[in-house]
Amino acid sequence: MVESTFLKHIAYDSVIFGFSGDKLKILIIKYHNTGLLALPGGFVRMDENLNDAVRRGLKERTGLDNIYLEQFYTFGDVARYKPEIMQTIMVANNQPQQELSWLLDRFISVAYYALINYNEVVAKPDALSDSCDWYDIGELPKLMLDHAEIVTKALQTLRDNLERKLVGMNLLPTLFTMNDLQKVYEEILGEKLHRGTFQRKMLSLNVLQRHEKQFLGKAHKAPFLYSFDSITN
Amino acid sequence: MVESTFLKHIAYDSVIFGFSGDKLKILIIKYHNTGLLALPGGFVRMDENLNDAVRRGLKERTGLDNIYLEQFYTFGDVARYKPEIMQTIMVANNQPQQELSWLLDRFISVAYYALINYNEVVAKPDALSDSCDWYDIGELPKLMLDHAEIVTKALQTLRDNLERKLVGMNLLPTLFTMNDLQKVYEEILGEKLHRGTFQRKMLSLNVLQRHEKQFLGKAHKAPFLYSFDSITN
DNA sequence: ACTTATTGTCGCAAATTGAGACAATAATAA
DNA sequence: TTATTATTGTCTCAATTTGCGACAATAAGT
Repeated sequence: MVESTFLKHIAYDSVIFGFSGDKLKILIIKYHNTGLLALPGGFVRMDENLNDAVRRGLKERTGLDNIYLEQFYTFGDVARYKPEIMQTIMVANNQPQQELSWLLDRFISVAYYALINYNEVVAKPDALSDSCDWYDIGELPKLMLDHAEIVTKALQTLRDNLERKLVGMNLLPTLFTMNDLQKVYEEILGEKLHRGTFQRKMLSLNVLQRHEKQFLGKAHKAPFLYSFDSITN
Repeated sequence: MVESTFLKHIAYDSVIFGFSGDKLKILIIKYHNTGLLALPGGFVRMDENLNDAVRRGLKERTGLDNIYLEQFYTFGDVARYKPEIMQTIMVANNQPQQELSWLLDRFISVAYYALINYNEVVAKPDALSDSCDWYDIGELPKLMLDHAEIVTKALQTLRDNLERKLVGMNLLPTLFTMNDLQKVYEEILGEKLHRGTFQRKMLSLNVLQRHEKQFLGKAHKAPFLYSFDSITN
């Protein structure tokens, strides 16, 4: 039997959030010839930190290097163990099964969420999958295994951390308007916020740098642009 | 080679909080003949849910069944991998090494914290350790591996969750005074709170049931007793 | 009966939040 | 050139929450 270069029984899954067209989205991959949809994930090399493994995977999938990343839960139920699904994926990809039998074992998955600037990303599928696309958080297709549950918990954690960690701006480009920021908050919280109150609150935090107004091409007063000047994490 | 009944590479560690004598404490075990101090931990059986494995360990260590338990982080750095330490423990316990060689592999540890009622517990050491004792959170001895870091992160998470999850009462007996509760909050937050404000806040949450006063034997007005009537988790 | 320590609660000032209002202004239409 | 429109930045005022001291009530000790 060939020993794998990865830690047995341990995987990670990542919920990669982006924001575009006023909607919160996540990246979903589709495995070759199976129709199976899943969160981007991977395995940990024998000599690699867990967090580094996740960043490596993120880099491969998005091309980005310095991503806001947070570990939020480790899923370890026996019910996750569905070897026939892994079998299906391997067969559809003509993988040599005897060498990859460790993939059919039970796995525990450490789940992370990432916040990225949608515009900087061109999502790339991995070797086993033929697409890597954005889906609206409100219109997700049926996902493999317990991945729907993982997304729910990611969103829940993101919500809880929204004010506490000033996480919102990681979803926006360097320059953004107050209205852009408010829409991110509203999407994550799932509720409308009062404009005046929101602006006052954000400005009172002293983490926004105000820049000169930009020509916006809209028939109304042009908004200020802001950037975020604080520590990322 | 004998296959183990546990998942390779995966362990858990638990930070078990108790409250006594106005101090926040945690349980620490000591391995036979080595002087090594560590958090109570264990492994996950092949056919066992991760969470169940932790509850099983908690039951063995404290005798308690329905414990407030929360997973807070999974530690996966390569730097945790110190096989010589495991080797030391096994030698000191005369363990058959060839059968337990999987213990010398790299481990990723899922960390949990538990909140228990100190008075209900008589802590029991496990097979490899000869003591299981309470230590003040402020006066911890040197712990094995990265266990000090695990404790720090547990306390940090507990603090963050204190108001959000109404977690304080899990450290107290069924009946407690408002002052007892305040002292728990002060210990966890590490700061003094104003008595009137604290009382007003707690009462406004509508989760405390007020009971008849109890003879207290102190030379002053007797306080009410309260119990907590809400969902545990 | 008087003292002591602590309790339950109140009152008031300060701070924060919610919600509407209004002048300013960039583009467009007249 | 001038009016119109939509949206912005900011302000005000009321409602709510918080911080902090004060006061009467009271269980035990003197």
